[in-house]
Amino acid sequence: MTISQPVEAKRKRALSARAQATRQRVFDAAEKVFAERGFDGATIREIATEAGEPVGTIHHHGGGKELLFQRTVARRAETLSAKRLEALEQVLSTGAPSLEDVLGAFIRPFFELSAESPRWRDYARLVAYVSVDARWVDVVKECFDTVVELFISAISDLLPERSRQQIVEGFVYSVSAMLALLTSQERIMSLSVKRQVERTQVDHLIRFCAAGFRVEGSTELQSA
Amino acid sequence: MTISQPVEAKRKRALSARAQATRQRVFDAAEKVFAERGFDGATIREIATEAGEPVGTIHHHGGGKELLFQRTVARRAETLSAKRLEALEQVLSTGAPSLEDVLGAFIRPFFELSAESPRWRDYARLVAYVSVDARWVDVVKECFDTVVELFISAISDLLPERSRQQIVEGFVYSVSAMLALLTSQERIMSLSVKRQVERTQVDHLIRFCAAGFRVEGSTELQSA
DNA sequence: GATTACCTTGAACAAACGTTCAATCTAAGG
DNA sequence: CCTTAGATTGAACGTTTGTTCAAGGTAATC
Repeated sequence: MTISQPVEAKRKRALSARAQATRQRVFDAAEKVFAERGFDGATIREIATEAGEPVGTIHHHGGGKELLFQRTVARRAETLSAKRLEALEQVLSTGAPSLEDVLGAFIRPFFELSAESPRWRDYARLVAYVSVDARWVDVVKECFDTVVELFISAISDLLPERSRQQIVEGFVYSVSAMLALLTSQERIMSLSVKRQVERTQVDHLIRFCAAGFRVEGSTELQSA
Repeated sequence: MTISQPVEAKRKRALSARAQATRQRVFDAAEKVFAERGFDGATIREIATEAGEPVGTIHHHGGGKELLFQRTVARRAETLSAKRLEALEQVLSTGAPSLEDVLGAFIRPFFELSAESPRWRDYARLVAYVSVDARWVDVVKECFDTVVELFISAISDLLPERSRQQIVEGFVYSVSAMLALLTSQERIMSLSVKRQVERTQVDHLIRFCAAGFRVEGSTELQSA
């Protein structure tokens, strides 16, 4: 039984301007609601209300709640990764980058974007949510692991005497500290000049993590 | 209008042995399910199945889903806080404790308890969940802030030149790094001899955080 | 042993959930 | 112009949700 004609792959029609605007409204709303309430706490209807669209539209553009969530996480990931990559390359091109430079190339872009738009603040909270829930490991891997691998390599080059596991551990600590600052500063510091304070905090965070990386990994920790 | 008789406060009857056992079964199940699925993802019925009790019992002992959650978080908090406090006092009594000693007094008890029982592992995941969700800040405060305040004081004494804000920031980073290790090690390290590896990891975590605290808080971060 | 307060049980309820679907509208391709 | 694939809309569906409640069981207290 030979198939006489190869099936012609259907070309997807491009989204019209209106449809594209609707889709953006849907994903912006999803981002906000998911960031506020988490995956299980969020409801399609609340997203629909936030977007000003009927419920059917959410499902149409999102492809169901779970897929909508994954797509919402993935949507901004590429922009963030590109900024991080650019910063890393610039720092590496200087010839002798410091540990602070490399960590800063990973950490600063997220804060810069968050300062630009409250939507990126929502996204930061969403990423924090995703990072704590074992159910989304694959999504996190898919979205961030390629770039993370490059940063781990760059840090390894600066600390050749450290094992990979130690580098990874330090990186995990650094990321969780970064997310803690991203998601809790508005809660902790409702006073003082925000922008300026945040810059100082980010500097401090980077120094904190760099110092942690630098401390020697001797076998035992002696008490005083 | 004088109230002739002061209302006699009703004395609550103590729980019978059977009722106490049921209550423990309920909270153990709630802990497990809440840790796995979060507040919104968990259902009373799944908790009931896990506990081997009818749904009505969960509500009776828990007082509704939200109160059950708060009580589940609070249940082990006192034990953990007591262990931390004991460790802190012992370390302070030596006269000249190191930063590692003080941080260790906060961090180690959680890992020791987690090594003893898988229920404490569940609890660690539950605390991580609670820490990331703005909705439970008050519960976290109520459960942990008294002891946290003492540790912040102890660290401040060791680093008198640091501002309170800097100490708090470093502490927040340390806690988030601790929770990251508590909740992700089983996922990251499925190989190697667990117990021994974890001891090394905890030592490394403490050294990482201590180094971060020690790094000087100068005004600007210069690039290479 | 009677009384009483609490515990246990599972059926029942209203509300809210994600999803489906048929009808209608929009606009790009021929 | 006509055709057609996709976008839009909101009502409707079947589940599952947290909670309630009345009945029956258990064990302290007098």
